[in-house]
Amino acid sequence: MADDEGPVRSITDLARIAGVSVSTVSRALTAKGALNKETRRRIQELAAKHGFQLNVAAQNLRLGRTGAIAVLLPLGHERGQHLSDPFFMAMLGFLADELTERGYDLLLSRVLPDGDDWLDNFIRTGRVDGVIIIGQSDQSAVLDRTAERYGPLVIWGAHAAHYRYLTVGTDNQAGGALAARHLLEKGRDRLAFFGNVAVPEFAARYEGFLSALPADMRGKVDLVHAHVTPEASHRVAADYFVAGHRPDGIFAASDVTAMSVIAAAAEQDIRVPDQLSVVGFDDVPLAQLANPPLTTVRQDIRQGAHLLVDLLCRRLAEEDTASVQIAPELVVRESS
Amino acid sequence: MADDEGPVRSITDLARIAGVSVSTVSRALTAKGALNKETRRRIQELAAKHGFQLNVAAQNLRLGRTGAIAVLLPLGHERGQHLSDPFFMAMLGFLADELTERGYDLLLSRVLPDGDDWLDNFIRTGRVDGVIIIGQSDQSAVLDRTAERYGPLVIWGAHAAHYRYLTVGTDNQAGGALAARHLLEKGRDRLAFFGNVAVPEFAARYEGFLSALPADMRGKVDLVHAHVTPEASHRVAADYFVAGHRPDGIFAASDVTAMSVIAAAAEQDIRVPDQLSVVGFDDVPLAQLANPPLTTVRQDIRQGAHLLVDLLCRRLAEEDTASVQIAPELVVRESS
DNA sequence: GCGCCAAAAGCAAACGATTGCAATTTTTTC
DNA sequence: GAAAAAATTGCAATCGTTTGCTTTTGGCGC
Repeated sequence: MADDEGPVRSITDLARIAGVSVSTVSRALTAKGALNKETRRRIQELAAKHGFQLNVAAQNLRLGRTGAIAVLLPLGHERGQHLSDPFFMAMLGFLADELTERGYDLLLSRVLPDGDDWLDNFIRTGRVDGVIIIGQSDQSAVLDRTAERYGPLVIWGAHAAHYRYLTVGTDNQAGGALAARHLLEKGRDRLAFFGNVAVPEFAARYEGFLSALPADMRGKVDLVHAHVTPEASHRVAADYFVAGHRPDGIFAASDVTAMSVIAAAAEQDIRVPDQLSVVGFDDVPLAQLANPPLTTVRQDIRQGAHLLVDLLCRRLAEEDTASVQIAPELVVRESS
Repeated sequence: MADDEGPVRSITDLARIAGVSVSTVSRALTAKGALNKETRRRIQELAAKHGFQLNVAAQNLRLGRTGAIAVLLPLGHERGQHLSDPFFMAMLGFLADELTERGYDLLLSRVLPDGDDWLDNFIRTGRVDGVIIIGQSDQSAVLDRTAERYGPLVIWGAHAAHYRYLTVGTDNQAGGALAARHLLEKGRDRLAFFGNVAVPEFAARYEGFLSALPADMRGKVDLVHAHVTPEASHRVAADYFVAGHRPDGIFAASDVTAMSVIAAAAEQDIRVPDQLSVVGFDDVPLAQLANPPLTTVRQDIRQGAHLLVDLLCRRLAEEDTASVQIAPELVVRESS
């Protein structure tokens, strides 16, 4: 063929080669608008032959959208290795899949919340069509304020009645209660909770845990402030045991913390589960490989990701939406 | 002030309010071109007051770039939970930081390589300025072909002399050798390697492992084909022990596999490290919390991420570049 | 007070697509 | 076979910026 008129970079080039106008090419390639079938086929073929694809940026500019959704990880409490948390990783993977499926790009960003307007600033850059935030950290107030004005915003995390923003999350209270009942069944009565209750999710787990306990035990639960990084939580757990505490049942706010507790316990020759039952939260993939394999409260991350994206798309379509809680499930293994 | 002439969406709006032309506003906000200091200050102030930020999409369109870098995770071998691998997570986190710092967005995508042109197709969409691929999987040929024509492409993974693409990666052979020497020092002589040697990185680890062994041991190393997901590798390890194999030293291709091995060993009452030394690879954050804490070959992920981004930027600036190998480091804990 | 020059600001054409409307061609109808 | 209706395609404005070039402004020397 004598079509070789240089590289095909734009719809204009293709139009020239095909001998039609740019509008025709546009319509042929986007499958929108009325167009002769034969013409459409011909142009699509030509495009394929020259390996031409529409420039997404230009398309988005024209359509007044970006085609991307931001996934933000606010590192409010823990500036450290938040992102290495296996839970986030799994969530991110599923989100990537869900978003890709719906034709959105996933823009990843960790943010160190400073001041009150990190979120507004981010949104104002207009780089994305919507925002998913994983974990509200200590930024509840900021989220509330932004959600007032900005629709396409969904948060993974604990829900509370007074929040004005949309959340998807595990029913942390129910999860905590599951853990409590399990430990009670195992005959444990000297209990401790490991976690940072400044994080709303963890606070809810703690609350649910307490609420499922008989009244006379509630007051006697040790509340140990453990951070989420492996290093930090291990240190806290080690100190705790060294100080002579010997609970027989521990509920940890996350699997990572639970594994830290088990590691620290092992160092003091406290046998799990003989002398101490440990229950985690999350059921990260590695939980089953822990030694002993971890009893934990499972969060359905895949479904969580699905719901987050689904809700966000509803928001983008300006449909009605409501926060969702996912029922957790107790996975009994050998650490309890 | 009587500036309130509706919302400020574009440079045009701001120009109207400021009583100047759009070019002036553009120059004021991008700090390029000659402009009166006072004017620039005034316009910047006005922009701040109205919360105006340049539309990045339009800017990028005009500048012929996208401002985004893709991070691709090809799931060639293991269609399963690749993304939940803690190693990827950590890498991704550091990449996010490095790219953000240089003003790039990070576009995340997992790809299931099908056929030969998934990468070309992706690049042709023109959504990004450059591509970072984490793990070459079994796509070495595809990468080679694409790298011929497409510059801004950097791969995390094993390097081989005949690759035409640019890699950053741990010196896997050296890492394997470290593991071998360590096991020898511990007096182990019935050795096994757990990993999928179809993955080039793992093959290199295995090779390095063998090469550091005395000639008479080399032939006797069990090569066990273990997948990377926790479930799969645990199953393989369990079968292996149940079948009666009793090595006294195991080198696992990843920490996840190592933890699976330890878990499976525990089920058969094989004591680690008394009867069996286990060495992993990666040093993921959870490795220190394993029970017993994992001896492993550490990859410097942060530096890896830094180098990947650095090399990519060099490529974008059309500077000279060469593949880099990072020296691994043995971290001795209690599993060996 | 005039001309010259540099500095400052504006004009208008891109970047690569979409789309309402108009123009053209084809089909239908009588 | 002509007019009306329907189908197909083209024209040109538009999305929000950037930037080469031109125009305006104001300061300066003489």
